[in-house]
Amino acid sequence: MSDTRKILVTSALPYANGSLHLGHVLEYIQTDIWARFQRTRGNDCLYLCADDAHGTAIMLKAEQLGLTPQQHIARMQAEHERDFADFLIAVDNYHSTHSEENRELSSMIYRRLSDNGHIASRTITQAFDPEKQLFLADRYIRGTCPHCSTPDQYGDNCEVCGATYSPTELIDPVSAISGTTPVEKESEHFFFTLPAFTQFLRNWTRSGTLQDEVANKLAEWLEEGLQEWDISRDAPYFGFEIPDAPGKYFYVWLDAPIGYLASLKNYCDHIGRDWLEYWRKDSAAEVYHFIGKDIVNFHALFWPAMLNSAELRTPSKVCVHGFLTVNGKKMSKSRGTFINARNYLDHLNPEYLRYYFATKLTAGVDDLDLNLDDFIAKVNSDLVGKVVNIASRTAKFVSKAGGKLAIGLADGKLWNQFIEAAPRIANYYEQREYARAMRDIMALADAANAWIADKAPWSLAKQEGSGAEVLAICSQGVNMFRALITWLAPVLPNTAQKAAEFLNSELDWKHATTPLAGHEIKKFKPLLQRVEKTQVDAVMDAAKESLVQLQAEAKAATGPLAENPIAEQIQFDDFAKVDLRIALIAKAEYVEGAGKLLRLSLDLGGETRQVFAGIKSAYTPEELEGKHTVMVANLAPRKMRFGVSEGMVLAAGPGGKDLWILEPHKGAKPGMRVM
RNA sequence: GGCAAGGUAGCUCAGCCGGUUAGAGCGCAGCACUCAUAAUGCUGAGGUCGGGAGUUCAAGUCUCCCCCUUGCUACCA
Repeated sequence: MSDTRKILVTSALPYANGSLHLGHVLEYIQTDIWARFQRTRGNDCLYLCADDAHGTAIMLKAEQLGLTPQQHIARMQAEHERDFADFLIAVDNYHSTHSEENRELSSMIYRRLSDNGHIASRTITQAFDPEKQLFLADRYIRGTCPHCSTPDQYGDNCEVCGATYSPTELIDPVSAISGTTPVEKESEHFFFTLPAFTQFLRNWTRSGTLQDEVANKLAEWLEEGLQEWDISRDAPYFGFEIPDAPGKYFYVWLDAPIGYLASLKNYCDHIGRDWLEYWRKDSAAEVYHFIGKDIVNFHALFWPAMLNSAELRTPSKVCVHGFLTVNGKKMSKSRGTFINARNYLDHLNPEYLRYYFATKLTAGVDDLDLNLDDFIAKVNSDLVGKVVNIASRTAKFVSKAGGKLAIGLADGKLWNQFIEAAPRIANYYEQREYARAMRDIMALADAANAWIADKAPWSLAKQEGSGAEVLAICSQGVNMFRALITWLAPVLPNTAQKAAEFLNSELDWKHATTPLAGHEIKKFKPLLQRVEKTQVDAVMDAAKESLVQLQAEAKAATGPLAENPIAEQIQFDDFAKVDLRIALIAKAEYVEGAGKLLRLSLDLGGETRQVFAGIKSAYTPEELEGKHTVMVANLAPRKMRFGVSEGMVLAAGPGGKDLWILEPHKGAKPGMRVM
């Protein structure tokens, strides 16, 4: 075997603003399988992650929850770490970008960029929320699309017509945070001079560090010409203040990838190693980032350029995966297919999902679909019906024969298939072609089951003097199971552990195809249960419930109910005292001298009332005349400056232009009582 | 809009540089078996390979056009 490789792998840092969902989990499972594979091969493989804890969104979310950002991110990190552990993601360290190590490293790297002349500064104009005293990212500005006039679109592009524009082009822009109209304001920003690295990146992206399709994608950017990257944000911002620049903070995406180093440093400090072993320019260690295709630009342009400028090594590979869809559709909260990590864990064994993802993961960037019927079928038939079944159907005969495996093989030809498969499967894992590895393993499981059926040890067992043959067949059955479960161990760590106990032997790749001979095994106990449809249904129900909860929270946080809570409960009698009637607006007119009032003549079908209504800001008299509405008919008359008001009309809304009077459905006649 | 990836049996997917009757697993139907967590084995029915045009002796595989899905589009994290 070759020398032990020294490997560092990372998954993208989850944002500390929300719970993990199965899309996150896909990436961690992909990374974890790879890391575990490397370890079972005897390589020195570190797997690190951390929470990405900075940015405006976190600041706002904490405020909304009534917490400090520090409290908020601490909670999220605890939750994320629990999810990692429960999905059997074996990270060696889980840290945070809001850490001393990261502050130190971010400053260090920034100073190097600056010293090397790769930081520029200039003044830019940006939208500013005068109420919150906050510069607004495009995302936090909403308004009407200047192209297709669709209301309520983001500041950078329209979801309906797809047009892109700058927030200043929006019609009636408002701050999504406070609802006020943003103003433009100047501010000095720092930029990383990315164009200086164009040639470096052209080479780097084509040097085998990226999948071809990813490199193609990046070539577009390189063709169009790189732009300087804005890496500073103004206070208030939750992050690290830039050295020697009071009130200026590192943009979260600057210190996020440095979080990989921070997590490593934190780990190395604890075990007395030097993190630079991995990251100095001439390091012999291998570094792999596993990321989703949405953040390729940060990891394959900005990050290597930064590292290059900071005189650190660049990653060996950036491994990009596609997105997770559920039942063929993008995960969606409104469709109820947005499954949180915890929704799943509450009802299902994490190994099921690990296996399912493994059967579909390739080295490509294609999206991966979680089809729930397929999920149940695959887990039950492949894992329980095929692999575990091999042990389950043969172990009993071994136990009956004394519990010791035979010496020698019953069928060397079949065993050779296993021996030949081992390096192929290893190579598939190494190349992140897990789907191929799983197919190979399952084909061998099929071959094993067919062979056992052909040998029919249960029939043989009924014949006198066939004990040795039965034992030989079933011993090979157990050994085939051992090989298969060893190869599946990176995917199914718990089941592999249980299998090792049953086999009374540690599993390791090197010895997987050396049969255990004359070796005592334990009594077989079921290793893995079948998935029930009801469990999957429970997960989907939970996904829908959390959706409803989420909507309720969102509404409660900002909607009319929050501003104006429902009044104290009343009895029917109390309500009955209010006599509401349908009224025809016979006449509507401006009142001279009145700023807000309109004078309405309301026809109640036999009786006419004069009512002054404060709706001038929202309606013209012409809009109202001839329409029906609802009025309080038994309200005590009130003398006003312009006359007596004999009741009131019903309207909703905060006031000003936003005021809407009630109108009954067609058919209601003046004078009818409203109950 | 631009760009990228994808569209192959009911479902999920393989099909390398173009080459005989297009494959697997699951599901379905039938048979067998009863050692096994109703597991397993054998047999079979399912596809005009998104649509159209072209190149070629030969196209799922190459070229062009169109349709559909998903993703990205730098001061979104």
